[in-house]
Amino acid sequence: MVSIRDVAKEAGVAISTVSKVLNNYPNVRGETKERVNRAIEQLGFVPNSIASALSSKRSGRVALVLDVNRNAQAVDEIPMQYMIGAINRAKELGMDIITVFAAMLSDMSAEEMTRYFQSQSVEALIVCSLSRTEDEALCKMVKSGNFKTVLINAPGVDENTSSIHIDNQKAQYEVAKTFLTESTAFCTSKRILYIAGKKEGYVSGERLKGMQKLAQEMELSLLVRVGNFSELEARKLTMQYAPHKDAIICASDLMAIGAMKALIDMDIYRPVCGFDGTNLMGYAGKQMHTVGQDFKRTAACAVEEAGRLIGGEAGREIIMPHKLMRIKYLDVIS
Amino acid sequence: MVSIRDVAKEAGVAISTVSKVLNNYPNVRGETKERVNRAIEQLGFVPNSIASALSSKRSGRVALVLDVNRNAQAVDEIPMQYMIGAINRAKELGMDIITVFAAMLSDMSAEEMTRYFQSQSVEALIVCSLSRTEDEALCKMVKSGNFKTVLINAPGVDENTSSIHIDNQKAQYEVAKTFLTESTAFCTSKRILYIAGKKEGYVSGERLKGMQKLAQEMELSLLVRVGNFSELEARKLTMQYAPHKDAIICASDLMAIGAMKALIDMDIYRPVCGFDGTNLMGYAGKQMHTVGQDFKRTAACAVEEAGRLIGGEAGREIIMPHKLMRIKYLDVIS
DNA sequence: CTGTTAGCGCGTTCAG
DNA sequence: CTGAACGCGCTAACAG
Repeated sequence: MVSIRDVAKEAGVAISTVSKVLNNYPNVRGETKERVNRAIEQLGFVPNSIASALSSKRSGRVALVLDVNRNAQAVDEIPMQYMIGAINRAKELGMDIITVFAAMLSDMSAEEMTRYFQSQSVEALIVCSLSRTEDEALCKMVKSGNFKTVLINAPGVDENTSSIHIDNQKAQYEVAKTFLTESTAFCTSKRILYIAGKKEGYVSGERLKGMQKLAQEMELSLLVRVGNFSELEARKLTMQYAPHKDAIICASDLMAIGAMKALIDMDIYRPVCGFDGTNLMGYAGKQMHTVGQDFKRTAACAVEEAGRLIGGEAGREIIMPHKLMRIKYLDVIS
Repeated sequence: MVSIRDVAKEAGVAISTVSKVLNNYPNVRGETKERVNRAIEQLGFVPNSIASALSSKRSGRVALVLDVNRNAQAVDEIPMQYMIGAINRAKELGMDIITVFAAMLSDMSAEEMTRYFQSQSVEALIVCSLSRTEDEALCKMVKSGNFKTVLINAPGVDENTSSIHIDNQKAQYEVAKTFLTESTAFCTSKRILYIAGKKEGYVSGERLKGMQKLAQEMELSLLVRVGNFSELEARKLTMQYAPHKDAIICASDLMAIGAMKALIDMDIYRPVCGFDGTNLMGYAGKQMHTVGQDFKRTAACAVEEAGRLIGGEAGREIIMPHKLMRIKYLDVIS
């Protein structure tokens, strides 16, 4: 293994000089830098990230905390998108990502988690869809401020915590409005079944607000039920209520699929509206409206933001864009 | 941050003694060990894995190389399962996993990859579905023996390379046989469309062999076409050939879904058989036969195997079990 | 602008 | 069975 020492010898300079070149320090003469870089090139030297981390006490390591398979019986498309987006961006930025599943953390106290992440030299966390009620310990650890944190789809900005999400309220409002306007069923009446996410979730609450706002504006008769982002629960709720409703609007694609399945089973037709824009929607078999989110891009932003926080900047809120979509089979129509 | 030094002081012993306790060395008196462990407990000490890796030159770090979104338009369920299985097992074993997407490696030469992994202190690789033709550089690096490697779904055992897979030939043979026997269509005739995976893939080849063996035994008329594990290609092939066939057998679930979609579009019925046992099959809308694989377990085994290789043992071949399934909607029937 | 000197936190000798 | 001493590859003061 070729080390910084070899490079120094090859270039005929001191080790520290090489280090400076490596880390883009200002005080190195152009010619010397040239020489060092040539040596690096020739020897094919790549700095050992572990040694670098140990010495500088900056590992550039962030833990991506994902919630897999808790709410979704089906497919973990969204976590996968987050991962891809985060890992790719991290590589570009020379950062290091470790993936952690929330399930592995669920039996730890806040202190144990802290120690675990410290032992892994983690400097920042990216937490996807933190639930205030379900992940108490994790929540507590984030609040403790021991780690810089980027929350995806959860609120809570402070000095070392940023929050990234779309404008859920607006998105739900817009997609439902477009959906209802374009759905022929709307001509006849206005009885809507809204299948919300979780009872006390932040995202769920925002989406519900958007829906309620629209209901008021359009004078809809709105029945709200909680589906816990579960396909199965949405299916049951649809079975129970859909026959007396004109349209079904769900707070997630997965629930929309559940609703659609129920309708097919009952052999009745009602337009269905989802939320997320997952590929899975292409498998529902009918056209559906939904909100498109770019999860990869969100995760990439989260990584950048983690870097910013590690760099000492203060937490902030970042709103990602969303778009309205109509999906049928595997094809995105708009 | 509480370090090994603090523990030593607290326990009133030397640092090296604590280290020995930590690493389960033999030569420590029981009572001393007790005392050290108590101190560790009290201080909530967790060893710094980075420092440990740097010093011992054993990072216990393995890179999980996944192929995402290359063959699948749809959903990356299988890579996700691999990840979950690998990460969970790695945590249990105190190993460290970094996830790498093959796409990020595709523009590197074998030497660049080697240096990249070395810079990350990676000791072993777990490569999922390596393709001899598509990943030349990766393939070369594996053969170079610079890293211990576990190949999932690819052949190539040697001193520092193990291979893990199911018996693809047998599995394809069995599932097709059961499928044909149970499908009513079989009563009338024997014209089969087999949509294979890749033209030169190891796994694809094995499955094809299984199918051909069965075709001979059952005197089937077998038309083989290559679908490249693509839903879309399978859809097109089905459109083209299915009208004159009695049943369709695919080398993957995703292709089976594509086939099923085509049949629905054409409004004709033909029984379809898949391979993999993904949850996505539950969204196909019809009952299908398939081969069930436990991807999580496979990945967990791969991690253990990587540990074994790092420990200096020789590479070997591991055959994982498979099972035959019938899937309908979200429910596994058998 | 460059070289020298300490460590980072731990594992590994090897003499006690 | 113990503990001092050394080094992993690199960064970070400080001298020069």
